[in-house]
Amino acid sequence: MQTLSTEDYLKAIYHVSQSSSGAVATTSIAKQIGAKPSSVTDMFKKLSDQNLVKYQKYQGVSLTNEGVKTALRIVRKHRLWESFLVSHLNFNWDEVHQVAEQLEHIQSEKLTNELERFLDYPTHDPHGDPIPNRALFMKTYSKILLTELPVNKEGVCIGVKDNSSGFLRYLDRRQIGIGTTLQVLHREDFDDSLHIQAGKSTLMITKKTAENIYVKP
Amino acid sequence: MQTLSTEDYLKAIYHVSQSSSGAVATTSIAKQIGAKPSSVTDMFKKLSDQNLVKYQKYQGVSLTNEGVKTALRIVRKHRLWESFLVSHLNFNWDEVHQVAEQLEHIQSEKLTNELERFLDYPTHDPHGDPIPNRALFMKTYSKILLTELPVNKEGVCIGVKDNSSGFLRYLDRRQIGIGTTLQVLHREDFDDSLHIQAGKSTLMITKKTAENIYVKP
DNA sequence: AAAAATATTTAGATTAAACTAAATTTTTAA
DNA sequence: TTAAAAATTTAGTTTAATCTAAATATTTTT
Ligand SMILES: [Mn+2]
Ligand SMILES: [Mn+2]
Ligand SMILES: [Mn+2]
Ligand SMILES: [Mn+2]
Repeated sequence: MQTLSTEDYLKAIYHVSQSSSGAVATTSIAKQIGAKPSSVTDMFKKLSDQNLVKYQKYQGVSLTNEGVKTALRIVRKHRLWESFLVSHLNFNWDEVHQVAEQLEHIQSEKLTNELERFLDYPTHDPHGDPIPNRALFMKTYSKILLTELPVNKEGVCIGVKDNSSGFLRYLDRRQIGIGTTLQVLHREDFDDSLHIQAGKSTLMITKKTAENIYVKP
Repeated sequence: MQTLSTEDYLKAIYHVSQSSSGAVATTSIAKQIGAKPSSVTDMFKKLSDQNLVKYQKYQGVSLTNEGVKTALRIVRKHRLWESFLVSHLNFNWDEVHQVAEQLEHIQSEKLTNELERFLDYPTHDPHGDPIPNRALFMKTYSKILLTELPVNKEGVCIGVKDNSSGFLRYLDRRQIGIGTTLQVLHREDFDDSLHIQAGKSTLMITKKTAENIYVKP
């Protein structure tokens, strides 16, 4: 049984390892967790003792099979709770993260599984991220960044890369959300900004914004 | 903002002070929390520094106004979560305590208030205990122990004193629960056991059992 | 290939929350 | 009203999780 802190580290290692290849560096976790690198080194040793990560001095860590499973169990709970907060408790998608960060540590298999049933076995959370099922398997459908969508081809927004409250509220103001139909009308060569059709309105977004929106072509 | 541990102590002090008069003794909290008396003394000092309890060496503690409010906020969350687990997640009343013990520490006013709304402002938890509302006020209706119910007078079970899983499952087996109509048919002088009508069946219960069932006459 | 910059680890300290064992105070009972 | 029992506190340790500052290793740049 893990402590709250080890669970957060495992999850952070999992997330970083998903978005980059090779071993996970001390500093990257320090940034993610908001701790000093020396603290991260301590934790790497602790996780290594528990066989949850493979650790070589100065070479970073990688999750063992057991480590991945433990991380996925936390991710599963995190995303189920986020779904619950949005679908039943009137939370907006930019408000759920902080609370799910706490709820993901509640220890009760029955609670997790009943919550999943209550939500009718959701496959994706409010940010479009896949929810591992009871067997920790998750359905990941193919997606591309909005920057990669060919001009004039329609796509549907199915997720975001940046989950920050700032970005999510910005999308709210632009009326872009999961399910919104998107189409690139024109790509500006000068600054890579995009003229897009979002639902019924046309608007301009920067490259940086487009790089954080996933679409299904 | 409190830590998980200080919250559990405050709640324990609150509960003990409810069921007995005067200051709360070190040992009583040690038993409740499952810690050594020396640890309890340490915590009493810490809570006293934060002005959550009044503490005099060797004389026990009593909650300050602020301490009562903090305790009630935890109790509110605990009972709301218990209600949710039973009403929506198929938990039995004997299974909820351990999970609510964790959930009560989640910090989010919005979560608590939205949960309360979702449950339609329940006034009592699955064990018949009153749920403090947003203003921390709780409706306590008058209740008596089954031992005090006059022979042949009908009453309705509205709560239990002992919340242990063992006792609750025993009541399940006897088909006694919140809402069950109860009537004492005969009181045995020899051992104080009771012959009762519980819903549609008649059965015999000991004094010890009757002392842990609250009824509304 | 050395120097400089960056990343990582080590050493030592701190804080919260527990513990054990010993000392002290209060309560109960002879 | 003293002696014994029970309750409580103190003193000193332990463990998890963090930190700072200094030392060391790796990577990048000249
Ligand atoms: Mn977390
Ligand atoms: Mn999410
Ligand atoms: Mn608790
Ligand atoms: Mn209860």
